[in-house]
Amino acid sequence: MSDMPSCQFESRPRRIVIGSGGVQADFCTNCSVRPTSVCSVIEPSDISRLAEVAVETIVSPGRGFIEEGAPATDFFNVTSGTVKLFKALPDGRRQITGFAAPGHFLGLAVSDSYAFGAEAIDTVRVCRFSREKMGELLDDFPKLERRLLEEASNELVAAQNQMLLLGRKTARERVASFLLDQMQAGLLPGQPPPSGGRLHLPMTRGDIADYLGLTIETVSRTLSWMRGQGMIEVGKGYAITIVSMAKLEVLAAGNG
Amino acid sequence: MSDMPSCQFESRPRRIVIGSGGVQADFCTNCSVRPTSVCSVIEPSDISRLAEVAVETIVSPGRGFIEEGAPATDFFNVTSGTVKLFKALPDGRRQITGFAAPGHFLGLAVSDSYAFGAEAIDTVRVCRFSREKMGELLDDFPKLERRLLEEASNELVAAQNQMLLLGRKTARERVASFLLDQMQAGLLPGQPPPSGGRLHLPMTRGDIADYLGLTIETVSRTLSWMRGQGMIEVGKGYAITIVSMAKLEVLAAGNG
DNA sequence: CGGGTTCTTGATTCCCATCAACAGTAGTGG
DNA sequence: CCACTACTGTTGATGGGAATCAAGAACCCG
Repeated sequence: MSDMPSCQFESRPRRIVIGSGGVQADFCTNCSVRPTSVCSVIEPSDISRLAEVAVETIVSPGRGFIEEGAPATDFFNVTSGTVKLFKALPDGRRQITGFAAPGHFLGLAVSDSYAFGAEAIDTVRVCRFSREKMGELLDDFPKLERRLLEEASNELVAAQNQMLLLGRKTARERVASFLLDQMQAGLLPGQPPPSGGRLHLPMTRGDIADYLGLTIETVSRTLSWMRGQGMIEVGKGYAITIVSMAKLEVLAAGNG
Repeated sequence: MSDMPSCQFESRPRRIVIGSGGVQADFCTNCSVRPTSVCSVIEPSDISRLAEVAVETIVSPGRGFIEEGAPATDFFNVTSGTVKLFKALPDGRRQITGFAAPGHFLGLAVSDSYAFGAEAIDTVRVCRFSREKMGELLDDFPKLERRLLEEASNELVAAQNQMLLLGRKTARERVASFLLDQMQAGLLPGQPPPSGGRLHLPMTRGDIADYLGLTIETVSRTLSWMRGQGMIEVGKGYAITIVSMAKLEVLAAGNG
């Protein structure tokens, strides 16, 4: 967790769609996250409208692409990789408010400036929409608005769960909840089914700590303790295997 | 904080609107929170549509009217009083996720069941809409949907701030942030301007503790310490006067 | 194989929770 | 009006869980 580098895009726009001729009409049609993202509500016949305003951008690991407090110019849709979203205090303390996986929509905010920062964990691809053009889309496709409301509601529920975790759970309960959430998240997006209880967490211990309101050391100790209890196995790199989901669930539900 | 009583409404529907004849057309028109609530986006000419589906309900202090996990049948709009929203763990630990003041819309959730509980702090009046009828309104008034998205976005920002508070701030920083937020909230809703730094907090120390992820004792001690520092004055009942906003702001920004 | 980052483990500290006692405050009924 | 009770808030003493400080170990990548 070195100081965050400049928060510019490492913007390699791979595909700036040009005319309306439908040259790139398959850009969105063939997008891997379309079925699960907000874009799914746009009819195939209108998909070119979407492709016209979307710009694909690649962000390399560790690079920030949204700076907290900066003017909110764009919306984003994650198409691959994992993003961490965070807020920070002046002295450097950092709280990760969430991880955004493929399909996740970023940038919902009424304000003119971003309320949080965003940084790529691994190599991330995002679809970028200018705020202005997004507004036009919303005017033309009411379904899109409803879908965004749905998205926001789900995030709100997640945020409330996280508040309960941060305010009232012990370190063990937090880590257990986190592992179970990650397990759950791994199931959804049509990914290769995570056979057994095998998890591949893209984020570091530091990220987990900043997400759970703990320190790196406490996260590490807690994982070691869980290993000792036969709840999990800690592999090399970022691999963790859940051995006893039941034990973790007891912990996560609130038994220190 | 005794055990929560049965979460039924103490439902005294004062006004069940009957026909479409506009008998009660002024019900919503004259509503005191209409200018600041989601209802403001409905044109005066369509206001009867709103009045038809709204049922006013009074909830007495300490009474719960949304039970976490119960089937989500209704939406609510707070018209007077203050509501606490919370989530709980099986063993009773409780996290208040927010306080809802007049104008606040409650019940946003995609799920079929409420993700949080709600309880009246003082005497509360709410407008109740059935989920079903709300859906019809959304279909007919796209503006309403956009307004709800706005509302949800704002709540999301507040939730992220609260996560930072709960995960990374010290007790003193939390209480300072809370007092400043309450000050801010008191300014908005066309209320009588809170002259000087005088606050009238409707919630108990226990509620504040459950909101800030602290204990009653720590909240009390911290307020006493702030009094000793000349930051605030603690009056009888629920009155607190902010003497030095500047000192509180330094604290809230992150200097333990 | 180095050099740097990340992770683990141990020793110690400290902030806040817990336990406990008491003081206000409010509501009730004699 | 004044006990009487119940609740809420304040303050003190003590303890514990996680942070901090510190040192290696493991891992990654060129």
